[in-house]
Amino acid sequence: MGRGRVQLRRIENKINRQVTFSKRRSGLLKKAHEISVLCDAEVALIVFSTKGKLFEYSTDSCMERILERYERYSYAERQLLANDTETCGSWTLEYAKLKARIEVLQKNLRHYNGQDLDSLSLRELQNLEQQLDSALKHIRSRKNQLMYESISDLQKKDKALQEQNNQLAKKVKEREKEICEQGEWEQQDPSSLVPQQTTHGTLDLPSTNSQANPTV
Amino acid sequence: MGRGRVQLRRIENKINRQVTFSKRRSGLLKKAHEISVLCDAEVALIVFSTKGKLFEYSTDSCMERILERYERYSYAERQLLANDTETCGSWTLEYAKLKARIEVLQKNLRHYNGQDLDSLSLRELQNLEQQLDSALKHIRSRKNQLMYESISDLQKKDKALQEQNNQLAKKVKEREKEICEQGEWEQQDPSSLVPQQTTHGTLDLPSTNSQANPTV
DNA sequence: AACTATTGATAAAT
DNA sequence: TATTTATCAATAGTT
Repeated sequence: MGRGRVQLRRIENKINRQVTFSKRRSGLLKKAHEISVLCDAEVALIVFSTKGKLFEYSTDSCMERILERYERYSYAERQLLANDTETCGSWTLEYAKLKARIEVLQKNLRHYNGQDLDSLSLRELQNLEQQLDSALKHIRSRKNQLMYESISDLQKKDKALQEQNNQLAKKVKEREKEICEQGEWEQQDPSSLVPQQTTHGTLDLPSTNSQANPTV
Repeated sequence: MGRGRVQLRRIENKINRQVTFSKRRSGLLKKAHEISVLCDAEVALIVFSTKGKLFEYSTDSCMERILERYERYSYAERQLLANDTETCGSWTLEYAKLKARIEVLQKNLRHYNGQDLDSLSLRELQNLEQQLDSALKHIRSRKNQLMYESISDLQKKDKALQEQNNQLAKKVKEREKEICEQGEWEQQDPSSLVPQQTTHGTLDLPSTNSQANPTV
């Protein structure tokens, strides 16, 4: 664009460089905004001039959120700390960075908690609302899943216990029968006069369900 | 660019949006690189597509350094700590503490975002749900407040403009009347034949609504 | 900052 | 997705 092609190399003339920077910078910011709106993308653009002046653009003016998303995305490169070779000087820098980070995180958390909302614009509030809404859906879905699993487990346990119960009942019946038959054989013997109960159906088994005295 | 002008609004057709995103993305990255080289600037560009895919550019492929510079630029002003008295050893401790703190905060944030829920118990999920629910109520309440305020402001503005409008209409009518009367006085004078319009009702005020070409 | 000739970017078609 | 083409947009050099 413009008159004549441009070599892709640093513009040596200082004035020209500054003018071109100003023009292209506004073009770049514009295009960043356009793709953000047209294509529903989330864009963060940071430009430092040679002199160190900062220019930035971010979708919905929410730079920190985007940078955090980026950090999460590329957490593989998370810097493992504590190179012993590092000097004290760089530590103060690191420390400041972390402090700043914590402030940002805490602010975000407060927002997620519905606090400190006065500083937010309508648009930011809407974004927050959508995020929380979606988060709530996830949470409720996970909760339901856990509850279903829990119910399913309990049902299995219940079934197993009933099975056990039946088997024990069966065994008891058999035992009863045996005792009855023995009693017929020894009917003439007075010493065998033992008090007897007729028992029908299931028995209370202390080990399973029965609770002799359901007090309290 | 391309055939026909483009409205600056989200492209609703999904295919078109994706194609445009792909094209504009490469254009944007290219321009970011160009300004970086031509003007000796430091550029960081992060783009997340609708689907959450990441694209990035950074001068000298050194994203972290630029983001750090950014963080410093926007936050480091206030925490110029530099306690020369403190030893290196205590720094490492402080550093580790802060790191741990950040991890906790980030984990919380992820939970508030509905992510990483697998590690939570049913009870924790329920707490989270209640918190988010309450937060959402606050947020919606604040949003409503803002919207009501906005509506109220607009209504006031509207009223003022109508008032203004009426007064102007009145003035115009008076002016018309004057001209009519003048016309009667000077009926014999041929030079007084001025084209006249009858104007009724409201007037378009350039300072309010009209926007000639809302193109990109 | 404003202008304009020219190249560059890209929307639509293929 | 890649290529082509017709248009509009950005901007380099100039004033």
